Amino acid sequence: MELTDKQRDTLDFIERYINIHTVPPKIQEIAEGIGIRSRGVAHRYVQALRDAGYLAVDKGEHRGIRLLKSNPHRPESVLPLLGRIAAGKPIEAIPGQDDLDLTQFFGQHNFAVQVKGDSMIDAGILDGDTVIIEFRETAQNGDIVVALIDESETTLKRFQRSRGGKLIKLIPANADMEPMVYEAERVRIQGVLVGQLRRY
Amino acid sequence: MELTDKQRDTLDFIERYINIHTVPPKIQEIAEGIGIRSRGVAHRYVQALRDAGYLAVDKGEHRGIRLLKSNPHRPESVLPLLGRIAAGKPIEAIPGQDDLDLTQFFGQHNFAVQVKGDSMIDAGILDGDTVIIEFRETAQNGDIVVALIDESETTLKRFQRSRGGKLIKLIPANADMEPMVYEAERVRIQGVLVGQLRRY
DNA sequence: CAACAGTGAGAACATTTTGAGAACAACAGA
DNA sequence: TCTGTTGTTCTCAAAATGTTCTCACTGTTG
Repeated sequence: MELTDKQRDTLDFIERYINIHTVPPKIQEIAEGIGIRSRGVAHRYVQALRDAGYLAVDKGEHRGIRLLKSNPHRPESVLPLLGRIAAGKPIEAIPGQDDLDLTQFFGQHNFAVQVKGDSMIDAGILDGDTVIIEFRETAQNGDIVVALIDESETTLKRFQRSRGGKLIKLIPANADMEPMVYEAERVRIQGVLVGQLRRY
Repeated sequence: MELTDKQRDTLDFIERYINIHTVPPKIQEIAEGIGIRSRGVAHRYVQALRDAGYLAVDKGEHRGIRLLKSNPHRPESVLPLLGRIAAGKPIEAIPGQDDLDLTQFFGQHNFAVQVKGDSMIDAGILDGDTVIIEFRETAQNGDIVVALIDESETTLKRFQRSRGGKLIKLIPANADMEPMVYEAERVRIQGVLVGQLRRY
């Protein structure tokens, strides 16, 4: 059986919703998503898609829709990477790198933290930026880390070990601030900076 | 069994709480964390998560919750946003903002460009950073734009209109560089900066 | 014109999901 | 031990959601 226009809209919306939220939408959300007000009508389209074999529906259950046939393509986490831009030059194509893939930011062990303050300003990390941190207990010299000091204070600084590992220096990237030095026991690494982003 | 919305909220909260505090939350804290007043209800969600295999509960014990597996419903384009980090303070939770959603970066009209050079260094845009640009022909004063000059040179600068729109000033964010002024006809806006990211 | 497919609104009802709070048991610390 | 806190179980109720239904409007087709 062929799908009508609205049935196709409905299927498209459900696929998109699941791509974004990973959980299926509610009937009400489907109705809004395809631009109608009636839950009953949205439900009718879901029924039609079930009869046509695109969906399975757990009767009565909330969000009880499962996709049977799904488009495997997912361009959601890929941006076209046009090239390099420099002052006074046209955009220069980067050979062999057409897309920007951000999935590496979304690993199991990553989380995001919003930065407050200017202590890393010389490293290009401004107040309000969001940094992506990978959970790790250890760090290399020079890494920018989230460090927990005395189990009470958390800070984002560059990491430096000295005196054969006995001392840990946490270095801000701000000419107005001084590095802080602690005994290694007082500092616990919570994660290492792997990415940074900012919205305008 | 599939999780309900609130059960997922509860699991998210517990994960976040443990990430921040390193110990599991109390039932009362869970209730507050997911926005309800009843301990009994919070407990019901914990039970459901235990039955679904996400948690183990040491019966009767205080803070006796252990995470078994992590929330499967974490969308790929969403990162847990733990909170705000500042020098010398514990991570501070941001109320009502639990996840970092990057889908806005992936709109139809957006593209990414890698930055070369230091002309925007005072705005925290470093050599090698990737910026997200929204295709647009027009810009507001103060926007950071990708501008095409004389149909031949492309540059990333702060945008400023003057002389009633006759002149366009492109201002670098670098104390060592001078603003450039052009007649409006020579400058074509290609897009406006909406995001920025960096990988380490 | 009549029949029909496609669409939309919304009422009515059943079921699921959610919330409050009482009551009691188990725990932790003074 | 005593006391306040925390975990657990329970009932009652409300809200949200899924489901079914009727009515109405539009355009197409014969």
